[in-house]
Amino acid sequence: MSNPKIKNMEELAAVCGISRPSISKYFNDPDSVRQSTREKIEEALRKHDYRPNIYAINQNRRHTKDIGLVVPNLTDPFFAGIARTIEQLIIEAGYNPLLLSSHGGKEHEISNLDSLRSIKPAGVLLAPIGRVSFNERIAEFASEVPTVLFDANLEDIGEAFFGSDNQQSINLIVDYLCRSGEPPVFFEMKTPINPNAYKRRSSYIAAMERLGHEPDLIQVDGRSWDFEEIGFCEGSRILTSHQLSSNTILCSNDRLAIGLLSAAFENGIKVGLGAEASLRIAGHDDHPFSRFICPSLTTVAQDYDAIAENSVETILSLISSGERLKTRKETYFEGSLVMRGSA
Amino acid sequence: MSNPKIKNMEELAAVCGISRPSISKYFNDPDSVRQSTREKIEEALRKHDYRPNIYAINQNRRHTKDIGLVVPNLTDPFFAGIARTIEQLIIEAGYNPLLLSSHGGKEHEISNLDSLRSIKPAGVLLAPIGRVSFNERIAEFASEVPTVLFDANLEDIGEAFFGSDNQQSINLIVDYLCRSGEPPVFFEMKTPINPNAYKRRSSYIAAMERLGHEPDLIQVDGRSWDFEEIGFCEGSRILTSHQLSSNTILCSNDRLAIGLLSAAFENGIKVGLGAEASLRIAGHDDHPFSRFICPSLTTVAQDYDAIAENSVETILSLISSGERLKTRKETYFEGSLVMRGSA
DNA sequence: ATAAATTATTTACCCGAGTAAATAATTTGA
DNA sequence: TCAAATTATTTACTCGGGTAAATAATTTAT
Repeated sequence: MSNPKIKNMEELAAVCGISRPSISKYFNDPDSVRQSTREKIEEALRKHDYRPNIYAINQNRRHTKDIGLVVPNLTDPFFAGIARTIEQLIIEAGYNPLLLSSHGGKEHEISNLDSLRSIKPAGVLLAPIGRVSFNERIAEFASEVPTVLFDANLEDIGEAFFGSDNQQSINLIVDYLCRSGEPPVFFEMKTPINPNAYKRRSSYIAAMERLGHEPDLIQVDGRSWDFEEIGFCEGSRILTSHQLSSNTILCSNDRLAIGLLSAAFENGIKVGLGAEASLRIAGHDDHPFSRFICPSLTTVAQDYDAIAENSVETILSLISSGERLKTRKETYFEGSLVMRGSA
Repeated sequence: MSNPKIKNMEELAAVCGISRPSISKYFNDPDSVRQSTREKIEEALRKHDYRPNIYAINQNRRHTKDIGLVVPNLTDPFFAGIARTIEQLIIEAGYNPLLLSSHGGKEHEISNLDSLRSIKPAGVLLAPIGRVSFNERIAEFASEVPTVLFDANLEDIGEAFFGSDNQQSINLIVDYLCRSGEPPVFFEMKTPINPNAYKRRSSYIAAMERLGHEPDLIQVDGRSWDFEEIGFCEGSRILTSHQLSSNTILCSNDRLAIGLLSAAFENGIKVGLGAEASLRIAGHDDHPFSRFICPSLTTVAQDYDAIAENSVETILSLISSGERLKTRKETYFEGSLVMRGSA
């Protein structure tokens, strides 16, 4: 296809017999040139295989066609899944997603934003690590680049936030657990990384009190992102200590629940609904693997299609309008109960 | 920190009282300028918060400081994990990783390479999707950009390949299963996406024959990347059909095994080693979640630290030498047996 | 202390595009 | 059909840097 190699617009223009700026226009919008010149260009393109130099293109643009997508941890299938959905939506909209994982570290999150800043993205979708983030620096970034937060909210940062209504979802599962058996104790980390965890904790307490039960928090140590590991180790400890005030455990998230289920199995404790089972375990999130755990995990699903779609929609409209929102928009989507075998 | 905003090297040079090219040199290597000028620059930098424009920087470079990292599917925790390790190594080497997932699609893989090409990366680490890839186009890419393959090999493409020795690892687990109980049947997909799966199949057959047993392949349909789902659905079918020739099943990969374990559980079939168990299930890969499945999955671990380290080392040396390897290097790392509860 | 060798800085030119203003071509209206 | 209005193309300049060659400053050797 490419006889003499063409390396820039100048040369392509020479081949076509038209001027370079016309070629430039063509690449920015093929419909903006006359049909006849368009044909000349496409003819030349067919036999010469040339593509514009991205760096030269972006050098002078105020911002590029790139949209940054920053997630706390790609190793977590939940974020891998939502990132994938969002990437797809961004591509469909004609933009180029740049996926960055903060690997669970706040410094990494900041350095991701730094890299993004120098890339001059049209906008950024950010799922912040949470409480330990350097909020001032994130706010600074968001004031320079149109930014939409999702999953975890940071007060007053970014143009909008889309996430789950933890209060509603925790209510849902606490209600279910209470009416189908003993009221649950709450299994969580003492100092969680994610702000959603704090909302879930307080929602659990409120829900229990509303139903006239005594809340019971089981708070375990651990500050890493290895939730299954933490759930397993700490779960083993509490399951063998025989001090549980209930036969039902609600976990702050599915990954902890997966670890806990594993611990129960190892310790010969039968989990589930039936008469032969002595323990019920429920989670939160509907993690991609929850359905394949044994027994399959009863949990509450986050509406992460809605979160993805709305986040992308919002950043796209911010980009195309070129304006910022007058008032910050916070949207919390409802979760839905997923009843399976474990509770 | 930044009184009058500085927007380019020209202005920074003016502030420092030195010429622009010296600043340019400084940014490419702070040690390449005299200590005194370095101090002037850093002093100015301290109060002016300027960073060079990436696009202008890269416009003229033959290649950038970016290293592309293309994996088949980030939703698979195995690839998410190895990607994370590789990213870290790339950063430590002073390069910038660009993570791209092919989302399981060959077209996407090609379009990822196309984007990468226009970014002029210093090199690329590619875990190809496998058999259905458009090999000619990948070969073309690899002839333009230094490329190292990992995980899945494509004949004669790229400068080097690092992956697992499927024959050794399958031998290992078949040996173990045979000497600790009945010889295994092999559970796999009829037309796998990944070339490793084909090697595992033939290695299984060879291993069984070597030990004097009749190989038995259970090949199920399914062409998606939802291996757990496939393992579960098809597993349910074969488990309830009561036509298994052995009480031991070796799965082509852990994700299938996870689905299969789930199917066994749902059907009330007890899996494990003990006398009360009627089925043994083993996998391959040592997937991050395998240890938390119930029962925990006996499997063979890929040495993916070695794969990651060697891949990165090789691409870095290719980059710094500026040369290509005279002979393509293929390295297969040995797997190690991970004995857990399921077999 | 001075010339030679070395190292650092500057001058001058280049890269591959975007874009405003000027010009040319086409279409529209009477 | 011809001038006016509209649309497309070209001219000319910009952007923010890299880099080779020329020059200047240091260091080293005598």
